[in-house]
Amino acid sequence: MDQVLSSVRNGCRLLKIFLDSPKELGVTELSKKLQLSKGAVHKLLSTLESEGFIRQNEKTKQYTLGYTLLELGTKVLTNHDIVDFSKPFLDQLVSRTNELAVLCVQDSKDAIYVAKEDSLHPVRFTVESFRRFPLYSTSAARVLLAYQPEEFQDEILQEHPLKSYTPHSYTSVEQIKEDLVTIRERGYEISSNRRNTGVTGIAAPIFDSTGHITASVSVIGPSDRVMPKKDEILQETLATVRAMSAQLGYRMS
Amino acid sequence: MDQVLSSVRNGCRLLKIFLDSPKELGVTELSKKLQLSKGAVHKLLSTLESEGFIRQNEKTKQYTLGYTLLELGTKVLTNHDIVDFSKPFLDQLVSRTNELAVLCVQDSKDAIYVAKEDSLHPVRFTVESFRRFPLYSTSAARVLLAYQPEEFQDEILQEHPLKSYTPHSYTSVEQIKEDLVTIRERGYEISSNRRNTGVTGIAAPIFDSTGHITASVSVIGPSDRVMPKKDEILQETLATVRAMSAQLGYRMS
DNA sequence: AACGATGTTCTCTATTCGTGAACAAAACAG
DNA sequence: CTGTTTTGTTCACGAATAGAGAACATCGTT
Repeated sequence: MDQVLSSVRNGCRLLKIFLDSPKELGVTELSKKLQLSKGAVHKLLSTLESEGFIRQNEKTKQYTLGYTLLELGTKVLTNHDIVDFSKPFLDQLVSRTNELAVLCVQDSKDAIYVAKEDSLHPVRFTVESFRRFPLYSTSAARVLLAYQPEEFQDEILQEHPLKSYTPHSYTSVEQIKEDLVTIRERGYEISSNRRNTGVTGIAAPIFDSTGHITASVSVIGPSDRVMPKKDEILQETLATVRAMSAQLGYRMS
Repeated sequence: MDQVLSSVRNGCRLLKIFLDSPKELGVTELSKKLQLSKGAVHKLLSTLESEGFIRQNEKTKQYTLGYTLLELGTKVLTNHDIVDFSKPFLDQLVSRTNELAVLCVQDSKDAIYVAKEDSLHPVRFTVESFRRFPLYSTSAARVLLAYQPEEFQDEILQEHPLKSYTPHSYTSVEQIKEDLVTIRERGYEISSNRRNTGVTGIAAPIFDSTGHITASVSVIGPSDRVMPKKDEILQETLATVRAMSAQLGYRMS
């Protein structure tokens, strides 16, 4: 694909470097990570700064992400109606299960939690919203992947060299693919210790009026609290996604 | 200033157009607003899309802001320690005044509310966080402006053709400049109906160890509730900013 | 005071950005 | 259903500039 504006791409990548870095970065450091000359990086930074996407610390001379990104980020949320739509459902799910409930959507080749409702438990598991993670790593994400065409599933599973998070993470592509089949058959996913040790997730899909999957809902909590109540939580989760799907116009066949 | 990468600037401006537009926009519309050819806009969009900054609705073919902006936006917040720092202070202020409390910072030539704590009142005034507004428009913003060099104040007040929000908004530059002097003399601002009719704000500055202003705190609410208690609220606000400044190492002279 | 690191500026050419027009593909109207 | 309009997409080319690389400036450190 040569239909790409190289400097714009560089600007985007520069910004994304900050996602996995300390809050401030210098020109030299950025030029190494981007493999660009210091001069080029400096021009990028001043352009981005003049538009409010980057800020320079006057004392340290180092650079940080600017407030315009905060404006744009909140706009993404307000644009995304499913977030508002899901709020009352997640609330209810939390009040009935006493565990964290999240809404997970797919964005190109990643999964993201776009809404969450924390449990009121003093000891509670929390997730990081709005950060991408692989479509095979959590139960909510795997539900999304399960309802995608097989070619896409293979593309995802081949691409990454399967990140391993815990001793119980997946080790083979075949293992995941079997699980994806199971998810479609049962209509839900329940799994422990894949992404975080001692944590169990129960997830199910939401469909729209065209029958396509739009998001997934997951209840997540410490395994020793969730496992004893797993049937009850599963029923609540399934009831929730059915209600949500119905409201989106989905008719069960 | 010709030290600017034009395509990067165009990309940034394209993204910002979405801030004041419906959630989806088409190529033609964007090309008009940017005054660029359709082809150029299309290249911009595909580049931004490949980096996750833009998403295309497959049905309508129109474009929206992408999730990467959400990631970056939340990163801005976690980077910004003053937001976390201010949380307990705002909480306390709300519990004592029963009105909305906000933290306001300056970003280049604008003001932004970067943290807020809603009042528990059933009828409550709310503000939009993370959106820019002029440094002369709200009490919290004017406090920030009041402690800036006079040249900068003039620059700000000359630049805009003073936006008018309510019948009681400022109409002349002189009027604002007088108010800025008063703010410095008194160390706080209290004003009604400038930005929103029937709303009163009480704001005061936070200083760091070098004596520079870093942010301002404001209590905002319906005038008929705030005005009768204004002395009490003012004292609470002043106590809060003094405590915050002290913790940042500021020593009162 | 000399050094080493940083951020910043400069010059120049290969690169590419943006234009404008042609194309495809929908949405719409008659 | 068919012609028409409007949309998004592709293309070729010349003018504009992005990026390299070195020199410069400005720190903090030794």
